[in-house]
Amino acid sequence: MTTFKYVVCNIIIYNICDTMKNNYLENESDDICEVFDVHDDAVARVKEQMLSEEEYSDLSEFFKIFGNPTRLKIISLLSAEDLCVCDISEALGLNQTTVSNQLRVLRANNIVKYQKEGKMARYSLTDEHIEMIFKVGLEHILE
Amino acid sequence: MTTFKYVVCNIIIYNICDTMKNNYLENESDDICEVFDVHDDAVARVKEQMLSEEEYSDLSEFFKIFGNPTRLKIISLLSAEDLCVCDISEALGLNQTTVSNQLRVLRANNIVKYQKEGKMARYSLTDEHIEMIFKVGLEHILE
DNA sequence: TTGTCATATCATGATATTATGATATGTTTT
DNA sequence: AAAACATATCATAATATCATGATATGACAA
Repeated sequence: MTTFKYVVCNIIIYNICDTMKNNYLENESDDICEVFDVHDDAVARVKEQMLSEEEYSDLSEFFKIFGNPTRLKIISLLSAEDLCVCDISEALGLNQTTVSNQLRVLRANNIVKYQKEGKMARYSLTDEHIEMIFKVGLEHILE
Repeated sequence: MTTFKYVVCNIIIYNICDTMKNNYLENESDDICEVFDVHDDAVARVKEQMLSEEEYSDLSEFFKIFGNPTRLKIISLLSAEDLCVCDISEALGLNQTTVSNQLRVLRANNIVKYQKEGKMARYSLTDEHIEMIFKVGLEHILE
């Protein structure tokens, strides 16, 4: 299982590094912005590689989820092990409604999944991207 | 330069994979939540590896930045090449105030840095974490 | 030193998000 | 079927965020 995680992680990384490599453009333009004459070449180049409006919107919706301490706590709990709603409320000292609502948000954004086991719901993270983003963010703020 | 990016990227990855490996805990508990008797063992285990309140708060502030399409667009432009404020407004079709305000937010959160060149300000991303998080998020939503 | 330009800051109304109380749903136990 | 329990949904008041107009700052050119 640990090995599996490793492999998945490395596949993701490979893709990222590759994209980073391909995207790298050497460029130096020294002209100055003027009212009807911005750095046209740079602007054109840079616009070309932009995503669609919808992709930016989806992506921001996705990241918005990480922008709340409660959800981040839930994510970090679930990165250690799968838990049910009442365990999460207990661990965080938050009432069940709050946790359940945030889990709904996390579910709607494909960040956690759950498995019903009788009256219980066992929640877990959907994939490695989630833990990954969490860790990279943590590395950044700890610098 | 490309090689440098590759190396930095791989160092980051190594750390992440390592943490992921160490954090992985094999655990199966099949008891059921009851009013005064949650999965105490799981709750205890999971609480132990939590971050501090401040870390969650900082981390969520950091991620909040990615949760807005305009800022995401700016980040994606700057991941291609360094740009000045007016180029960014031009490329995004947004007024200068909006871009400048968002750049202030990005600066305050250590996501972009800038270099004054006369009356111009040339903005760039602070480090590889930023591009990395962007890419992993994109991979996730494109799945 | 006056004008122009690039950028920054401030204030604000519109909109979105938060945690939570009240309540509903659905499952197990008796 | 009634009670107990785990979870989900709804409504809401408090708070935060967004884009932008108005305005300030600071650099360069005439």
